[in-house]
Amino acid sequence: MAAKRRFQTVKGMRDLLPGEAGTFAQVEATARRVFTLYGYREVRTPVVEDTDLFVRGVGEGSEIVGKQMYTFDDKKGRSLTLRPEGTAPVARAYLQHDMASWPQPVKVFYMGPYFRYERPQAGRYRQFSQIGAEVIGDPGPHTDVELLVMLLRFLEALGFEDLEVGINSVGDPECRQLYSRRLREFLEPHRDELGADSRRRLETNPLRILDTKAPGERQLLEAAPHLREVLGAPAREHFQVVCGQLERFGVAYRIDDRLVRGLDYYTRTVFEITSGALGAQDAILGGGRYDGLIGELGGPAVPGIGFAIGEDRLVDVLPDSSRLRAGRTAPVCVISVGPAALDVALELAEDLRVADVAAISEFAAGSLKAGLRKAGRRGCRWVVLVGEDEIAADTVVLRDFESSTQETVRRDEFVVTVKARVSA
RNA sequence: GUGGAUGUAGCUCAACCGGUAGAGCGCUUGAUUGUGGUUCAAGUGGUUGGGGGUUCAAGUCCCCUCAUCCACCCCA
Repeated sequence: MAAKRRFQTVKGMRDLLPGEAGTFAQVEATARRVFTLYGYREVRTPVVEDTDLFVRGVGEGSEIVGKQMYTFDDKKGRSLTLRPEGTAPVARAYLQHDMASWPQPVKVFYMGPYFRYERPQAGRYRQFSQIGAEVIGDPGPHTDVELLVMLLRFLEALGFEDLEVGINSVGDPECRQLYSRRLREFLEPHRDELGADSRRRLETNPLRILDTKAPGERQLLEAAPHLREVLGAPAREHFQVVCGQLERFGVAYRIDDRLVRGLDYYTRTVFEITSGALGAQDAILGGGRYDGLIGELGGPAVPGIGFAIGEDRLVDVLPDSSRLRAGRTAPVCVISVGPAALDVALELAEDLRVADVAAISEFAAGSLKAGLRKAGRRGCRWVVLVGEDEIAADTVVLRDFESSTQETVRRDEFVVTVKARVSA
């Protein structure tokens, strides 16, 4: 009774068909170009890592580690996890390959699939693509600024305008502890006005209450102490330099007191860019400094900063100018008329490609008419026709769909002719 | 994990108060012998997501399940 089952993508995962995949490829090419301009180099880390890397790196208290990881045991009983984010793996690679012995700071970028087991929603998938970059080994604020300028440059290159980055400082661990205590003291009297989630966070991670969406809680928080008011001198100065330099470079930013990120490793500078066009999942990118992460993973006290762009969301709101035009495959279509021409058509198409002219071959056309129709539907502008007549005369017919004209050219000259027409 | 909406041909959708499915697009072919895009015509295509129940009869009502979408949550 094996019901015929239609296979489909698993929940929260999707196919990117040619049009969309092409757009993704363009976005990625732009990222490579711009990031390389800033001296970053690409790294590729495995999709699977030791589960503990994320528990230690991202933080046990984070939601990601708490409930969203694809974790499984391999055949030897090792606990492995599909990477839910990109920074911890890069930090791991930094330590594993002793990049501390490279010229500091190390600047890398990466792109690829990430996995989080969450309920799918607009702009949220269980497998999603991120484009990220990290600078490891420089504690100074100018690095933060350069990273942000690069980010904006990249978005500009994609045609985005008027993007504003939200920025904040979550301080060093000491200021954060102090602030957590203050916030807790402030909220404690209003305990019963808080939702269940926020009440729980009051104990575990008070900072996260700041980015609540509940209107009542938001109102309550307006009178709450500000994180930046309790920043220690080093963190405060760092933040001031960052803001000052951003201004100097004309980066549109907005200080957002409520901006706290969900990953435990962030310190000092944190930022994100959101888009109103995205629905509830409106963050298209986020990042920040993580001066304690490398140490947390067992390495020396090396500072770092980085960001991750949600490529799927970015593509969702991509300006039309950067969207790949759909339809067109190759400009030239080689059509064989009748079975006798198949061998020749195969050869002609290959001759074109050798000469660096993109060509698609149409072997299966039932009739010449059908072949031409297909060529048109594929978006080809030029058609090379061969049939018995052409073979006998040692010629081919070159037709231009745009002007609806055609010419007969000698077989030994057709590559040159086609190339000239196509590039004209 | 919680809530809401939806699930009919490859795609977008239709089918009144239950009477065993239809359109457009697409795809294939044809409109005389080797010439596309327009037009016209024909053809192709669905055990109405799956399972169970109520009924003489279910795409239409009820239950379960799966999936999709949206929100909470979380974050990219």
